[in-house]
Amino acid sequence: MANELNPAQRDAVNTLAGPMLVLAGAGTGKTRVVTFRIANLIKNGTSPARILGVTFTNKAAAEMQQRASELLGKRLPEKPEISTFHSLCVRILRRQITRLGYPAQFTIYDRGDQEGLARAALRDINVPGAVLRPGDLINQISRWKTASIRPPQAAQLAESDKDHLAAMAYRRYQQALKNAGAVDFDDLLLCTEELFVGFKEVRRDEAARFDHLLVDEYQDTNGPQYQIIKALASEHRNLCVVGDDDQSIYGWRGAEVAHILGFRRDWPEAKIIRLEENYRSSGAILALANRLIAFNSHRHEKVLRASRPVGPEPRMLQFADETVESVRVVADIASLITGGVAQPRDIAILFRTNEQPRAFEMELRRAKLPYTLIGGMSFYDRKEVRDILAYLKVLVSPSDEISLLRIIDKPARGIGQKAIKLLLERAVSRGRPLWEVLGEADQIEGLAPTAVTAIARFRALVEDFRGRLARDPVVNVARDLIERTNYRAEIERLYKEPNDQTARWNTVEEVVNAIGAYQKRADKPTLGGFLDDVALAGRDEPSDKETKLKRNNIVLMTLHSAKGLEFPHVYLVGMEEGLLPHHRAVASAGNAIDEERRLCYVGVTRAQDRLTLTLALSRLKWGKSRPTIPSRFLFELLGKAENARATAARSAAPTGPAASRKPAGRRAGAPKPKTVVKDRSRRTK
DNA sequence: GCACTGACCGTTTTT
DNA sequence: CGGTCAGTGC
Repeated sequence: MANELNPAQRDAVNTLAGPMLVLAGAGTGKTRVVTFRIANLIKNGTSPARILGVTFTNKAAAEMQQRASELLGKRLPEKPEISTFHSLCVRILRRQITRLGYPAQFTIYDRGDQEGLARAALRDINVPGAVLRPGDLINQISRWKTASIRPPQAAQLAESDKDHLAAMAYRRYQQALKNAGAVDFDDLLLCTEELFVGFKEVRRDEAARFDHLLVDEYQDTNGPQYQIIKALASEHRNLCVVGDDDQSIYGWRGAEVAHILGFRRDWPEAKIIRLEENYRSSGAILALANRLIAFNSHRHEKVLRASRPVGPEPRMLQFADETVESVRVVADIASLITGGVAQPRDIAILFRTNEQPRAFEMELRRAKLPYTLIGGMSFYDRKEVRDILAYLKVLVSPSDEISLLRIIDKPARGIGQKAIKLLLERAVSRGRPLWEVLGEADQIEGLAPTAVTAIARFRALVEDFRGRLARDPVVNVARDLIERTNYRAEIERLYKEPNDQTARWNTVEEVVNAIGAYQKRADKPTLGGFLDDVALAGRDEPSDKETKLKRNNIVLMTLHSAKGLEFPHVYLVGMEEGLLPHHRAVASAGNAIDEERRLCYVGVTRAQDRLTLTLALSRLKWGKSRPTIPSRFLFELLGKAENARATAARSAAPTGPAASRKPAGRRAGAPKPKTVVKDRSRRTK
């Protein structure tokens, strides 16, 4: 990237007051603008503590924080507050949530915890024929919450039986959350919005803490986030939002492109600055990207200009099936690396769905190439980690019923299913928290004396360790707790393989290490603080966050995770109808395809030097091989709208006999682009 | 309390 | 095909 700021960038950096929208296309130096602007504000006399920067991911926040302090040197006594929406909201809620009837010590429930709640909420109301699965319910509730909809309104809006059922379950789910003194991820935002709406003084106080608000990736704001931004900035009006409507890919999570498209309506005096000079990609890649995104109709018109020379022609490769696809892509990568053209870290394989990387992982392992798979099963999704965290959560908050149920008989301690059932029945019938019912175990009819003692012992254990929290460092408490519960024996009992055992136990130690690291870095470490960090950290590994980024590995990730990153060599794989665009988007009405197109655009614009798009002519699904249809986006990238439309028409009726009978890749009327290289290997059955 | 078995079912993306 | 879950038999 050029050393100097270009005129548009300079304008954005130097406009210090009032609302401003920076429309920053892909690769136009957006992060640079934001950090230079923060530095400039401070140089011009704004106290760092009066600046709030908001991002969507922890990674973006960390990067912004680091770049800003590099610019300013290390001499600042204070830092600007740069955090994700969710951590910002946690901080506000810790101060204010008691007004909404939650304890200040509320727990944050993640997806796994939500499953338990959803299951309970659906118990006895799920009628056969209108089945709602826990996962569906969680998604539906999330959709409601990201649109600021609470149960009463959800019930009003419901049209189908399924919606009514979901609305009813939503009410129960929310009640259970409140009883447990917990909030889920969407509540973090929605409760903050509700506080701002319901309590003027809260809004005033929180807004008064800052004079400048900067928001990154504004195109991805959902309803509550949008309201929170407005609430925080309406007084000082020093709001700088940065984003690119062409990269809005979180519609399914409630993000509204309308927010960025209508910025002028909300802030009439807003200054709008366009960054259109792309420093990242070669001209050839950019030409493809510009052609593709032009197929979307509702957007801020802008055309990226390449500041780099044209570069190698992007390739489109088709292969017989997904195995050949992975073999060939990996072979290509191997030749890049052995040829000294690229290092592993210069290369990314991008895909639409999480089932796709499997084949590539296998090939990369076979080729002995180092790789990192981003996403997938997170460290914090592992069973042992969830167990340990559940113990810690119960220490902090005994009302956390989901965690309590998770650990009450783990490791086995003589409290069986029958005992749990009786306890739960009493809790429900008397409307009392489960934890308190544990203290009345001796009064429960039908409960075996052995179970009564076991429950008493379990209760004493938790009480004992909760007491220790006040006296001892968090990490010591955790370590002793793991020892006292004999969790290691549980692992050895559960897993027979010595390798398994060590791996699992290492994971447990990793949790303890994470607590240790937290204790070192936090000013005033508490167990609750650690649990907040964990909940907000999302999918990051705890200890080796740094090393992971520095590791010289090929990166595999979804298109969604790839936003904001760049690589010299990008392989965008699985360019097929049904995958990209995903069949769910094809089937749904409205503008779902536009979002898929933006997703493709994000993928293409990650590439700096060389872009390779691949597809498989047949793909294994549920053990059966099925022919595929090339993605319409391949044609659009080349500016062949006619063929794109033909493809779209075909894939709109993919179940039709004509569509499934035709062998893929040989159809008349869909001439192959020049760049397509045919794969010569035989199709496997 | 636990290991094993067979039926079922199906997949977007994630802070 | 592979993961999950309820049911069965020790």
